Amino acid sequence: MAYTVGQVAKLAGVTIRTLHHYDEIGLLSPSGRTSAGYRRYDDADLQRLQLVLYYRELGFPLEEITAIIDDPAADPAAHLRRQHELLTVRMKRLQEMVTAIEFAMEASKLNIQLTPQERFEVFGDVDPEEHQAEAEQRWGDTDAYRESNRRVARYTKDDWLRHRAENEDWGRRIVALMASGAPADSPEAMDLAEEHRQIISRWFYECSYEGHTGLADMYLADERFTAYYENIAPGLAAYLNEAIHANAISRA
Amino acid sequence: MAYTVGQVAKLAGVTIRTLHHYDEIGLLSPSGRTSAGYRRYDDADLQRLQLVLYYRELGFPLEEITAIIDDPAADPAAHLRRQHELLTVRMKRLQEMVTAIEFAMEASKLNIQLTPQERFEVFGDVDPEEHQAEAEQRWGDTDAYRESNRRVARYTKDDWLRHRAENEDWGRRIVALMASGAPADSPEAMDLAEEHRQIISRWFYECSYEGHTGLADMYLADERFTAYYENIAPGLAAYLNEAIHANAISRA
DNA sequence: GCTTGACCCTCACGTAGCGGCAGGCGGGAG
DNA sequence: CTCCCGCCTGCCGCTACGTGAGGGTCAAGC
Repeated sequence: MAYTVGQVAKLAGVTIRTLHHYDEIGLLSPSGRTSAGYRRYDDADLQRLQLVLYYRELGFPLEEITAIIDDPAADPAAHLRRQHELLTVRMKRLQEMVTAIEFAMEASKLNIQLTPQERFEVFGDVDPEEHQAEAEQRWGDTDAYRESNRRVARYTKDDWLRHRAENEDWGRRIVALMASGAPADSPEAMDLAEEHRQIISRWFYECSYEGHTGLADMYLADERFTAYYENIAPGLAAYLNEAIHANAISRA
Repeated sequence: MAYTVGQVAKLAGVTIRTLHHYDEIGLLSPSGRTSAGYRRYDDADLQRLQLVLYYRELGFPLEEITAIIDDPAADPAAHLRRQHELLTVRMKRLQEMVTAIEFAMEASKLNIQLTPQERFEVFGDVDPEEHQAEAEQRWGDTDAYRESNRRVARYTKDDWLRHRAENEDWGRRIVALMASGAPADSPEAMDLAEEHRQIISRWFYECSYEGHTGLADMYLADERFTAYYENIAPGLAAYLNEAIHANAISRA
């Protein structure tokens, strides 16, 4: 079977210009031409094109692809292994970036302003292993995440204002309670912890008691979130953490 | 504090040329110049640079970064969501390619020749959901995979020849047994299934009984592997599948 | 046989995000 | 005063094509 450029382009999902380019640089020259100078591609050309596109998708520069394909002594298994490694590295990098973005999104819900430094830390010397563990511990429940993002995407400015008002009201009440000297495991504190859980459930994602305690622990473990609550009132981060745990235990 | 281009370049880990370029396109112009025309960057410039690099790392084109940073009304959350989606898509794509490569690696162990079509299928209209489920069912045990790859990477040509000889010997014996009319759940068939499991364990990765039955099912479910065994002897794929299951049950 | 429209050809310049030079000035140390 | 390092402004080069311009070709319909 013989194909014209246009046919090949459609088959392979590339533009004609791309095929011209590959011909120009000698990466993929059609096996023949018609008398009028039209390019004619045969099945072998198609196979080669598929290989080319495969390597291209893996991020190889075209020149290198030429070398790989044209080298008859090349070990295909070695290429596969190499590709696999490359992909793994890229996946890891992407995963880190996704984590960074999710962190930024979560932080923005609490109106925490990330400093450029913080935004930037994903590029720093952060140990990927540690980062991974941290991420899993923090946003392990990806379903909740997606759910949250779905909801948030539909919020209007008004919704945000109402959420903020609600949040601030809750904040004033828990600060007052803490100031009154009521212990963190008092019924009143637990009620406010429960309210906190329901605010999250209503606005972001279905928050279980277990997930709630995980969140509470993060408020203490991560200084950014600690700072957020400590900024409202000193001692609030620990107070809230304890109240959430007490609430989770008593309702379980 | 004021910094020269060179200092900023070292601090931020970019080249001087990059800073010149950002100045040229108006993405990041230093807040001042010395009388001699030297660029002078201050702390605010550094902050802006970090933001720029952050968005750049996330894959935004420079022009868009300019718009994002310079537009005070822009919704950063919307950008984050968008970028999160983009990254997710890219991750999915990479994951599919990893799966395809792992498939190719597994196939090459059995000396199955993949056609370019098959190599190419990752670009096709394969339903990602289905693909994902298939991949999980197939190579769920990633540890086994890594282990296998580690070992295989050290094999010499001699190792491969010995493995092949061993494999072919086993093949001849199971074909003979099947031809003799012995049922697939006979002790002899189960012994050969067990031997099959041990060959895998010895050469590739620690193969549990459970993993072995999973593999056996794949031999029937995936036509490429089915074809491999059917090519040795008609009916062998089903016969081996049954023998492996019988063996797993009896040894459990 | 002729037109029409879809297809093909070859230049050839434009794009992003810089890399890397040339040719020339500035600035602090010895 | 010299030396060398750092800075400056062009400006051309690179990859992997996109996007025309200007013109030939092919199959179908009239």
